[in-house]
Amino acid sequence: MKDRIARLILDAARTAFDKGQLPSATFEEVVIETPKHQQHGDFATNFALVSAKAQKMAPRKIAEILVANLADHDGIFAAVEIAGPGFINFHLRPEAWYPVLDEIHDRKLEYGASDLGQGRKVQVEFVSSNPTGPLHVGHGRGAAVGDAVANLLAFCGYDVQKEYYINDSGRQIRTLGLSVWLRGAELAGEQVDFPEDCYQGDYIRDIAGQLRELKGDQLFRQQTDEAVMECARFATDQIISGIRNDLERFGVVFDQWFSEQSLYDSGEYERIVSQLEQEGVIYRKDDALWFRTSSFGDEKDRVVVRANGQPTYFASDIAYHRNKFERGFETVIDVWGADHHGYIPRLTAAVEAMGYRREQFKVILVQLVNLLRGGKPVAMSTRAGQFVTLADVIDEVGTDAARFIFLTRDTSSPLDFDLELAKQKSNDNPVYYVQYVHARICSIMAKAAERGIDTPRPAGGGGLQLDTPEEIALIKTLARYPEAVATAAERMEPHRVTFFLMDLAARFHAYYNKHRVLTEDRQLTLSRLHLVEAVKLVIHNGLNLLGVSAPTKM
RNA sequence: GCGCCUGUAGCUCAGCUGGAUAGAGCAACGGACUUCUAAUCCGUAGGUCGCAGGUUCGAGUCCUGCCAGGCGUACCA
Repeated sequence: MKDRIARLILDAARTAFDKGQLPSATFEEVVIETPKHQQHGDFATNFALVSAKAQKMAPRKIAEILVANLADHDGIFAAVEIAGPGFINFHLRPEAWYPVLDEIHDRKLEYGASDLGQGRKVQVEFVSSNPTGPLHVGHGRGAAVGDAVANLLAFCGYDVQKEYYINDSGRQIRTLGLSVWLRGAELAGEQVDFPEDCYQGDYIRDIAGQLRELKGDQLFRQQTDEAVMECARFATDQIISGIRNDLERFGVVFDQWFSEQSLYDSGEYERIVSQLEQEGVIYRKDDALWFRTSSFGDEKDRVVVRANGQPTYFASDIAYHRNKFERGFETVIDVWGADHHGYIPRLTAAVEAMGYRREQFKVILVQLVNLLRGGKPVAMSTRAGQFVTLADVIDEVGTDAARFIFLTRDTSSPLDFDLELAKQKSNDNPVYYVQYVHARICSIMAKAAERGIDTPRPAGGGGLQLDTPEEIALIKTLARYPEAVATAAERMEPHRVTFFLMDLAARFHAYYNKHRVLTEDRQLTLSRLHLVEAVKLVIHNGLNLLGVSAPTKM
């Protein structure tokens, strides 16, 4: 609709120029916006204002000329008026909106999908929690955000891959192995001194128990490197499968699980480091290997391989990101916890040093989650092994509520997650508010079917009787959906979809309370069913993108 | 010290990359269920958009400085 109006304005400008009413033929881009206030019409443009300079004419005067030359052949405008300093406001006739409903019925759950990405390959890597313990609430937010962003991009025509990076190498894995071994030895009756820097959680003991059942006490008699590494491998596998299971329950399925260790095993890591060393991007100093990140915008150079020969995390991240680009992804998106933000300049520098554009690497920073119960903070300490896991949250409040709440805020602001509130099936809980719309409409449909009202599509726009303010407001909201989705995808801000859905839900509930869908008037009833079915489709559509279900009953 | 994020109604937050009179929800107060699901709706009240400058026709939005909170600033992960 915006494009259509923009074209009309541009045509009017050209006509005016041909007639000699406007002095310049170079026109600014026509931007059509939806005003905040209903009195300012359905659409408005500041075109006259921005053209004032080029046309050397007062904005209002330009606006008058444009309006006089406007050729509204289809009669979509009820009124066009000039307001304020030179805004042109467009009021549409109700019927002008009807085609939106047809489009929704045609495309169903594809309404709003677009070709914005033109099939470009994009990878979204998220969660990627270390396989040293179960996922907690914070990971849940990252999972919800990453998954929704990936869904949005796919919906907008990108070729998207979801990936989980497993940090199955390095010291924390050894520590994990040691922790399990010690607990195993304990279970085997040995006296052990469990160090503080080992993993404290109960799950370590469980894993040790399982391993002991499999292998017997033999493994825990002597603390050899081999025994510890066996424990590490077993524990990693156990934990990863637990994580995978939690994520599946949370509705997140990855296309690929990528092992850090594989970068070393395949020799890929070696290859890249030596190549970068040849290029002079990596150099040796004080027995360590350094990356010249400061030449690419980082505040100082960073260590890649420590003096003791151990590679840092940064080392494998360099190799990993190179690997991503070599797999053909045009854009690589990482979802990180906000506490890692200091890492961005470093990795961006590395990406650029390897010959890619910095815009090809994007990081979504997700702020922390404060877990509350009834308004009071829930104590969480990873050190002491006491934390509320994602699995606990799913058990207590369910996947739908958790995912939706995680997406009710911009990722850059911290989120209070109140377990009590999340469980509440009330006003305070926006998930149910939105889902309720879907359930209500399903109920109307069922009732309609019961009364033998088949729901054939009312013929064309002509037959529709939708003219109450609530109905028009609903259709206008539905019309905004494609733009909301596109903006959410472009800016990687899934919360826009959430807010859109809450807005649409509010308008539906208002409508529902004021008007009956099933009436004595057959034509009116069919029209309203047509509208309400479209609302149902868009709610379902949006919830799909967020990874939240659309229940038919509540 | 430096860097990133945040600061909007009593509380929790939106604000569509600069538009017109700043919006929701909760909490408060007053109303609406013999009707298609009240997990809903309608109404009232609530604001120096942290503070001070600047940019321009126009700033919650952009630039600078300051204040407050969070996070980070390793040859940790």
